[in-house]
Amino acid sequence: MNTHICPSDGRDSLGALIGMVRGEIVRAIESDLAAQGADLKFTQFHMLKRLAMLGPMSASELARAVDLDGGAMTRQLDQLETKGYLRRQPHEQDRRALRIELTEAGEALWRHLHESNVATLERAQRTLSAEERERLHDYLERVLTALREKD
Amino acid sequence: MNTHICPSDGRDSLGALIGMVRGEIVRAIESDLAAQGADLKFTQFHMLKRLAMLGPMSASELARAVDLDGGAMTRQLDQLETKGYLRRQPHEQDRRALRIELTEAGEALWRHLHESNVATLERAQRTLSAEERERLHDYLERVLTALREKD
DNA sequence: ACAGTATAGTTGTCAAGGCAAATATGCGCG
DNA sequence: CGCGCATATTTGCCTTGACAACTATACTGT
Repeated sequence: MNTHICPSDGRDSLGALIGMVRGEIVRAIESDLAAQGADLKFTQFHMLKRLAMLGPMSASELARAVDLDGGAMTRQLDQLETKGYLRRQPHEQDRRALRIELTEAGEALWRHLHESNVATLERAQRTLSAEERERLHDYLERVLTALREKD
Repeated sequence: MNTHICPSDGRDSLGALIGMVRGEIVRAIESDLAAQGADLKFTQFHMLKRLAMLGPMSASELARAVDLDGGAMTRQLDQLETKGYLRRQPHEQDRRALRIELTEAGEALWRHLHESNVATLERAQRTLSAEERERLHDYLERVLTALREKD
């Protein structure tokens, strides 16, 4: 007799599937980083990317942007500041907050990493048409919105 | 002068978006688990679900199924075994391997958690039509396949 | 059967991240 | 202004997961 409770329908649940995709994307990007000799993990790369794309912002804005705990953010900022890729400046309107900005070295690093990142994300979606990519993006944003609404 | 390098096009990259969605799904499921008084984190829930849906399997098969390192798997198995939700049995064909199977308590727990898990995943996709859910699933599987192919 | 290689599971070690507490500001209201 | 509450950052503590080293067993080719 078979002991499993739910007959498998051969489909992964959305949660499992998204977890797998995320894991592969992180691994692919970290592999790029290693290949280019960049001493960054995915999280630090993500911070760098956000800052490069959106410009300076406070630490908590950055934390929200990369979905990271505030405590973890402090420590990642320490590391990236030590490596010389960013600066903590005082925030102009809010004395509690910081203005995190890339240094020239940080911007240069981003320029160096930018291309292979684009290529990797392109590779991930290479079997999707432009329209399908658009829809995937749209669906994911709708799922995200649905999850964030309280009900 | 503006210091950011890449003008924002207002769109998150696929990587960032998927990371966010995964984070929200994990938080939602852990919130369910807490609400039902289940002393499980997402990873353990995921293991339980896999075992319930697919039946007994070896530890490394389970590790691959939930995308977890082998070392981490050993420790999670320790915990779930201590809680009484699963058993390590000898594998019949391979003396290196284990046959991980749910106990009656583990199956009962899964029956208890199953409904709210379905409801949460349904909630996540509530703004998508059946056809759109189908497509989302399809696109994600194609992205996963593309990422796993060496090139 | 034997050597070499691959895989299963366990363990030690370490870095990353979540959570809570502490401190410093901001912000709204009487 | 002063009070109460929310937010920003930092730090300590703890859990989780990755990676490497190790043992045991399987597989492959000769």
